[in-house]
Amino acid sequence: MLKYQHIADALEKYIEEHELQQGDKLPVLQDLMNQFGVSKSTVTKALELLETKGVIFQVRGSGIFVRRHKRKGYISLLSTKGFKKILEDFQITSKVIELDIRKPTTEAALNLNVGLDEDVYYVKRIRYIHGQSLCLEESYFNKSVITYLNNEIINESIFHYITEGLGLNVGFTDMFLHVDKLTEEEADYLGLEKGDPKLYVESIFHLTNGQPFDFSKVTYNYVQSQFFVQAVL
Amino acid sequence: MLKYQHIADALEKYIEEHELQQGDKLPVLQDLMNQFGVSKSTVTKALELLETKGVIFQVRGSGIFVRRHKRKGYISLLSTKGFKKILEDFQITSKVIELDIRKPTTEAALNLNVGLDEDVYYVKRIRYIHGQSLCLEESYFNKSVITYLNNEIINESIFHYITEGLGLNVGFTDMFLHVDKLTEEEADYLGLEKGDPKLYVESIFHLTNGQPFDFSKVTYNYVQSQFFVQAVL
DNA sequence: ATTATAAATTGTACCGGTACAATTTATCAA
DNA sequence: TTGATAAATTGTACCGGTACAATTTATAAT
Repeated sequence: MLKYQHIADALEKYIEEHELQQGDKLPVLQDLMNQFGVSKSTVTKALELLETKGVIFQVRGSGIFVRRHKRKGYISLLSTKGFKKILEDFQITSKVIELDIRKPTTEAALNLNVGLDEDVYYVKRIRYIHGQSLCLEESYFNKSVITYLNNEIINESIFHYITEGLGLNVGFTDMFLHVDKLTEEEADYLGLEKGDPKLYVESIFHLTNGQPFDFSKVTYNYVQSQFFVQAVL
Repeated sequence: MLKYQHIADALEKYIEEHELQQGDKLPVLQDLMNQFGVSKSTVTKALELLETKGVIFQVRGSGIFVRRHKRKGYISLLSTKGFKKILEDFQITSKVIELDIRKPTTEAALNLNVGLDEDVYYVKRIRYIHGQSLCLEESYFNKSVITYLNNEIINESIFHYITEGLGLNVGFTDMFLHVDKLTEEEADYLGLEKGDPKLYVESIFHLTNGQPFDFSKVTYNYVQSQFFVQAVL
């Protein structure tokens, strides 16, 4: 058995058995080296594996933390090319339907890890690709992280604003996908029929330090929903 | 700019610009070290990145090869947990509807990289999860690789048979997903209504040396289609 | 020619090290 | 207490090396 594989397995097992939660700290690199009696690069390789699998995230100067979502029964995938970049490849335009500051829904509060009485930015918009309706999107931004938003910023690039304008570092994202039927309202927005297929995606975006800042729910037009997956068995 | 990042970018750019195809050989590690004037581990790191992104695959003792599918406009994802393993987590049963040796369709021949007159195994089956219909699956196996198949093997685990029984090494898999509406025939098999949503998945399974051996088309019941994606921006 | 065996090629695992960047903690000044 | 500054902590990039496993190529034997 490979050493790095063994270490990765052991750590994953440890996380499960001790029911560690998102953000819990694991032993530092040096400790892991001693504990397993291997060199730094071997531990690093094990950690890289776990990071790719989405089991942990590492913060330079701070430590190694558990990444663990609560939902069960989901097939685990990894997006290799940033969604941001993917969308940039196409010609995406968007129309903002709503933009205001409000209290989050319990669902949004839970996923953003904020209180129900805290202010968040709410954005509802339709996105178009080559003029065709691509999706209907609702986003909640943690106002204590994204301190200011306006229509212009949203129509440019929110992520560009977050990284360049606010100087924040975007890290990992958890996404939950499922296929379902369009409601009447969704169908209206997308110009389809009620009951037609949709791809529904919930995303939770985090900074590199693990802080969630954006919870979004997106309903995709099925005609546009094409994915390519590279599976590693 | 990080060295390994630069190398990865340069190689990816090279592949695109020179329109290299699936299976084309890249310079060996030693050459890349010299060419970029870096150590072995730096090149290795760049290659790991590209392998994770699905741009290349490496074969020990043989070389570094291009992995490049022809289809455009697909969003790229990576399955972190093997699909095999995922399915093992649930209680999956299956009923074989058809199993025979036949000539491949042009589509299957193309994806399996075999001639139209070569024999392939064709398997059609329904899979159930906890007794509920999960999906309708059609598979084509390259008979020159998978030399023998029968009902029993299929009902056990094909992948177990391939790795243990035949001693083959399963490598990477390309998968193409999209959302669509069920045809009447599919709806019948899955016990749903015509026009209901479906998740349609085409997969091409390869050995570690890049040889494709299984082309399969799967229509998933939308009620069961839940995915979790870890995005890295 | 065919087949077995040996040698060369080529990627992978792992070590131990240096330098450094980001974060956290300790320290000091106002 | 607050805020700035320095020091310690901790992960990341990169080097150069050894050993080895899988594959391919060369060589010898039949």
